[in-house]
Amino acid sequence: MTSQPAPSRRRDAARSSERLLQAALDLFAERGYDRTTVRDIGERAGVDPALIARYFGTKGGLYLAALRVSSDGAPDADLLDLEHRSETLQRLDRIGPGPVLQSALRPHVDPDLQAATYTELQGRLVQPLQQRFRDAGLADPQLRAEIAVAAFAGVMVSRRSGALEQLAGASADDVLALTGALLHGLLDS
Amino acid sequence: MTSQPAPSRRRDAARSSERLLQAALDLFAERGYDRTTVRDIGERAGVDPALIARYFGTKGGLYLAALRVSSDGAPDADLLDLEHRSETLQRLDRIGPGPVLQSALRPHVDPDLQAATYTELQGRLVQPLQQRFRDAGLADPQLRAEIAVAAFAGVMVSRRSGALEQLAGASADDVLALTGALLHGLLDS
DNA sequence: CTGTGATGTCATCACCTGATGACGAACCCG
DNA sequence: CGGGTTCGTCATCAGGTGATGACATCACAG
Repeated sequence: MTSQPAPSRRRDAARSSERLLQAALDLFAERGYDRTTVRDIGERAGVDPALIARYFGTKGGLYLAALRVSSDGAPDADLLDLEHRSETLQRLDRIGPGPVLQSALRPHVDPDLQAATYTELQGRLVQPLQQRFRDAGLADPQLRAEIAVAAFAGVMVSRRSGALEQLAGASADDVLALTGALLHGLLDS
Repeated sequence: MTSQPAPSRRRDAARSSERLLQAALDLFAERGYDRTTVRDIGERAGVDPALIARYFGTKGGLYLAALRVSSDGAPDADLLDLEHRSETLQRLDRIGPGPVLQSALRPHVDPDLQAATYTELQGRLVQPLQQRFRDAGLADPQLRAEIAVAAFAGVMVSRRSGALEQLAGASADDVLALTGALLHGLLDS
């Protein structure tokens, strides 16, 4: 049995770090890593921002933890496959176009953060698409895959940031269908 | 006749402000507005950053000036049209995916900057595409246009930032062809 | 030559950011 | 009831940012 000491809800490290992590996921998705301050995170979490240092070391550490969460249990996704794309979209609507997709557009300054992020990006999104294009006998499979990922990231990031008028409010189904049409364009040589 | 006093090349306000503007265009395109500091701009321009205040007022003013330059003489562009897309790509390779495209992904914090940018974005890129989709009798023409612009912006920003391996080094012709295939996917219902 | 305005240089300000450590309070154990 | 550990709060630091104004230097008109 896992001991359940009924953590009395007044001082609870697990709860605090959880709230910080969730707030970080939200804010990173909305504003991106740079524009999010540790004070913002603390405020949204209702937790003193100094605790970020205690539980995650640095802001970068919190980012890496968020990266782990957002990729935890997320399978490789072939964005040209309807099922995969649908699951990915649902994930993104739930936890935001987390750290991974954003770094496809603008890489991190910190090499460690970018390296960790890039691994996820490459392995989970670029690779499956590359394989798909290669199987289809198309030229430049990796370039096609990268373009597809960059385009998909553009749509998802814009959708969350609210930069464009209708995209932010569009239904998940519409976005699913239209990004499908978009990406399938890359299958026509 | 415009008097040409042969500005003796030692103290030349026009030259200084020009260099600042060009440096700003480069850096905004590479790193984005937020990650670019006025000291960076001054250093690349070889000009004291304090002159930014003199000639442009604030960093935001310099941004607006850069926005004017990068849209000056840039016609409305239907990205589904090969010629238009080619010209737009050439522009972007020359002066970077300036302020306009970046704001399609992540809006500015400053309302003034975002408003000015959004006007350009909407009028020059979204509108023509919207018309095109409407003429084709497709549903949700504006949403389609916004998705197209977000996707295009994603590709262009990523290309310049070097976040993805091959995209940064790909030839303009390849990118032209593949973004074409990509965007034309949106013409299939 | 002189002085007046334009241009460039520099020090400095106020603010924000991430990070740190001291301190107090709550919890749990015996 | 103690005593040690965990947890939360707060003040503060160092570094960087955009902005500002005083000052020095040059150009050019008179």
